[in-house]
Amino acid sequence: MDKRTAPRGTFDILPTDSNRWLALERAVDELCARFGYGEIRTPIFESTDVFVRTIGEGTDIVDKEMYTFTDRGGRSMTLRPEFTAPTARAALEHNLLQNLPLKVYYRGPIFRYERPQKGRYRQSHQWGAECFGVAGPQADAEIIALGMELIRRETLADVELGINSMGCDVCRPAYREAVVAHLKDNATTLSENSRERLSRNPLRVLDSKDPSDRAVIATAPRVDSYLCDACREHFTAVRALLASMGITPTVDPKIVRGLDYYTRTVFEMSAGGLGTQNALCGGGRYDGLIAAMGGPATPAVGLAMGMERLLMAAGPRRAESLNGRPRTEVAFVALDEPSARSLVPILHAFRRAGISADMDYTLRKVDKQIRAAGQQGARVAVILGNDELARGEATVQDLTTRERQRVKLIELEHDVKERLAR
RNA sequence: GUGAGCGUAGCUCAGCUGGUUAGAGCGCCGGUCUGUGGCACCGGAGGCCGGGGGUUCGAAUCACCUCGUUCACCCCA
Repeated sequence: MDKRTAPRGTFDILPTDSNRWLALERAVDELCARFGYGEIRTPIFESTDVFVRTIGEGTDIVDKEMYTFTDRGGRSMTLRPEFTAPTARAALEHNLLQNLPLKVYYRGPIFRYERPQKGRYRQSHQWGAECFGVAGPQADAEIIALGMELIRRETLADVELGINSMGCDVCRPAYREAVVAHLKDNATTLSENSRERLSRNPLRVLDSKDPSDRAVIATAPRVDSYLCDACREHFTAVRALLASMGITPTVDPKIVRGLDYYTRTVFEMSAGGLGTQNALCGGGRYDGLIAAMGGPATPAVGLAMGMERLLMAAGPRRAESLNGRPRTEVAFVALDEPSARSLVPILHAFRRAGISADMDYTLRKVDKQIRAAGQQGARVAVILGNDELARGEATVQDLTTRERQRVKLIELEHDVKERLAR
């Protein structure tokens, strides 16, 4: 077929659906503001190394999922596959970290070159929040609470919150070594994939769903027995704070997260009904990232949530059946060309007065026009034909009661406003 | 990147083991009602049957290739 289609793994959001997106975006804006986070907008593409250096080689994102291209100046650029690295880059570039704590949120499209399936696209949308400069567990708890609250407001689905601690620079190396040793002892039973990962990113083997891997993982050393006192205390405190807000996470040692920059707290929120891609939200603490990017040592926590998946988990909302057009309060109906001409300035005056009003310029039959007006949720129709025009009047019909009345054009706006106020 | 299922009107789908001009429901447009809505009845527009070459007298239908899509693996939002 020669018909043009949206690129693979992308989709159009049509007027019939965009209402839901708009509502979700407003909810995100409103909730983040309530939690004290200000919006940050970064470019949709960055220098490739912004992602490679932060997300880390050996991760799927960097190794095979990035939309990378060379610009006309010969620079390597990449469409953002996530928001944390660009946000950190922007914070550093504009010296935002001199005034801590810094709390920012974002929303928008991200790009990953993957085979599409349920809940996974090449262009998808995320919102998320980052809190820089707070080492204490309150920040972890706040970020998690923010995510849970947004989900609670938007969906009725049961959401599971899994949480884990990955330790810090002090304790993670020992744990990592123990894991590597264990995996090497069992290397023969590991999947090919995991064996390869053993040298590059061993902790992620713990995440594997491969059955034979699972057996090895089950007997692997657990993080909690390797955490240093500070990390242990932090982890306990985060959970206690969550509990005080009525949030009870499940401790899940399998959560290690795919990206290199996480330290201490990592978490995931998942929901049913999403197929196998059931992660709604993921995040954690990344105390080392800013320093690794050349900035001042700055603790940070963040989360990212997939908006498509959130909408999926929320299920279909009641259809507004307005054909994807915004609700019109007042419909202007012209019966002929002269009437239409006289209605234009009146329509404009209504709009300037803050009333959503529309007119069917096709001048089709009255009954069709009125029917369409009703479908768009109009409460009042203002009808004008040569009869009315000659007398300087309009017929005003209340579309709920069907009652009709002649009104002087001079009093029209006042009359209609009164009707709408009822 | 791998595997499986599916591609017929705007949407949801019929079209049996290949047989002339391709169907329904919903939606859309129009009429019955020279100027007044949601009902009813009648009519109409809209399809390179995803694309390509094959087999055949003949393909929407069969085999192959390709593209797209869906789901799963991998991994993640």
